[in-house]
Amino acid sequence: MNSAVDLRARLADLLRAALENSIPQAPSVDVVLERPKSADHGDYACNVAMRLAKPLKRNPREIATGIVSALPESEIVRKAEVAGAGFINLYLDPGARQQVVPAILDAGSDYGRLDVGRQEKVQVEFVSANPTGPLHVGHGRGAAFGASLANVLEVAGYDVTREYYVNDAGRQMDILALSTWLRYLEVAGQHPPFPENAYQGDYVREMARAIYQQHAKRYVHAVEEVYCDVPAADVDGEAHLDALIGNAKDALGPDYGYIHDFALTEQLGDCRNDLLEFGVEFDVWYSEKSLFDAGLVATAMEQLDARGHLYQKDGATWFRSTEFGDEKDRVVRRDNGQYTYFASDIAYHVNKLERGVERVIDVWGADHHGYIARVEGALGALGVDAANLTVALVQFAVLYRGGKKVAMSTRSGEFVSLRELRGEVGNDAARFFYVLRKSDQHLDFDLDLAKSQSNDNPVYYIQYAHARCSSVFEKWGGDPDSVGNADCSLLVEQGEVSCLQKLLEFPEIIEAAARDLAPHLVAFYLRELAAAFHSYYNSTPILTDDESQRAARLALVASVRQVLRNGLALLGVSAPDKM
RNA sequence: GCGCCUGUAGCUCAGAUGGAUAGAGUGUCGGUCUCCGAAGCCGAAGGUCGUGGGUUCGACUCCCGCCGGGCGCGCCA
Repeated sequence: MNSAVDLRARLADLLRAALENSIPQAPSVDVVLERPKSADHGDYACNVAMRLAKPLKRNPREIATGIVSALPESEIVRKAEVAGAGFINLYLDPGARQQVVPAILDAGSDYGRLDVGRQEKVQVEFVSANPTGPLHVGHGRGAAFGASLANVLEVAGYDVTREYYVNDAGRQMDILALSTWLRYLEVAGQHPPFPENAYQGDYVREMARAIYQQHAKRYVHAVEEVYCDVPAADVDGEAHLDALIGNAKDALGPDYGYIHDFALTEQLGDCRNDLLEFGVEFDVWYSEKSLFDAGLVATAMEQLDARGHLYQKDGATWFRSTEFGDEKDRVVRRDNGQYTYFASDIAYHVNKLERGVERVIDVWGADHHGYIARVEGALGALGVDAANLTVALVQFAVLYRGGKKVAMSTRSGEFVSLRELRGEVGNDAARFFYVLRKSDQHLDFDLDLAKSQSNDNPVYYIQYAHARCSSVFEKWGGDPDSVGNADCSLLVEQGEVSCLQKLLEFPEIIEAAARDLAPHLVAFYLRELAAAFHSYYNSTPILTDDESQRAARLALVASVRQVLRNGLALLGVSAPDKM
């Protein structure tokens, strides 16, 4: 990005120079500029004098005065003054602020692009829902957050890979395959009891019908065979399922793989389409099964064992995670010989970091927080630096309907799907709504409210500002590209200054959002920019008769529109020219 | 019981490395379209920042205790 408009960095440089000149012996301290809440305190304020007061044992106002008088002459500073307990308030030269307009018009969709990431390779893994059914609204939050975060990181200068971890190897997939097969038997005219804890959703029936349509009775087996030696469901539901799965595998033989893969392909494809429609795309769909096929799980376990971190107990294999701060040791291999999810997850994380990624960000639901310690512990045990792993926890999106909490469970089939939500409130509103609060804040998603208030959704306020900008240009009828040469020194109205100030802030917001993994900052920023524009629009005519004034104002409008567009793009929200 | 998150205006939420008079939306009330889009704008009312201590020039922010809410603590994923 054009450093000429990075005024904050330039001001900080000036202050550092002044500090160096006025107090050469000062201890090194960060010179940070903040935006004062009140406009009476200038455009930027610095508290470095107050921070130095203690180590230097000097009056902060006295230090500040010294810095201000040593401030190098600069075209971007109109005034610098000492205020309050020792703040240094800086007032921008109007010309410096006006510079942002040509800078934005010049950079276009690249305005806001930074280099703070230095092209460091970052992988963001998100959603990663089991492909055992449609995505629900909880996944939607992870999807919206992860996608927006990845966009923010990318624009901040990171080399981002978006990854979806496909749990295609576990028991849940077997349960789905079993569920599909049982429904298939129903379609084929049989009446096997359908376990309560199998997947109940209608989509299972649909898959069953599709299989029956293609293959007729090829996979039919007698109910007695299916339920041979199966323990009662009401005694141990899980054992009941496991026995059924075992029988299904025995009965179907190689055909079991067909059912399994059919269900997997079907659900994963559905998931992918759903996300695609939601504006969420992935670079890598990483298969858990491939970890096993490549022997990576076994290798990771061998390495843990060789380093003395595994032991046997009760027929199972345990990882001594307590040595790494976990509350208790964890099983990596069950007494039936099956690896746990944890085992493949260890291999997966080792693999991620070995793929040349410098930093891994996992976006997880908050209910997985207890999982962090053991994964980090396992990485540490294998000599992999867990500091390269950041887990961004996204709190629950709790759904309300009719003022009551909606129970969500994929297995019971009682959930509101992401697709359903998108259909009700629209993709734009859904994407925006999801990132409108910080990730560690619980999200109360009131469906009735989201539906009934869809016209009041804050996203429309921002899109409306964008449409207004476009409409001004349409009304004007001139060539939008021609405003680039406008004389921006004419932008001196209060509303214009507020807009300029907000436009200048955009790169700062990107930087903060990337640093804090907080895409919600972008959403809040866009609201403020839209507000500044709406206010300006109502106070000042843009299409005036004065040609140069009109050109300057149009240039400002074009800049606002560009930044709204850039910001909305980060959040995956469209920027319509008409509404 | 232990761990993570959380408590800010009637409601939903922002408050970056501790900074100046704690902000926005929504709701309520009052203004505002012979004029570029009223899905807008302008104004008013609305607060013991859960609570009690501590740290210091200064605490919504950091530390400790307590109270309330959510989640987790499986040979499930």
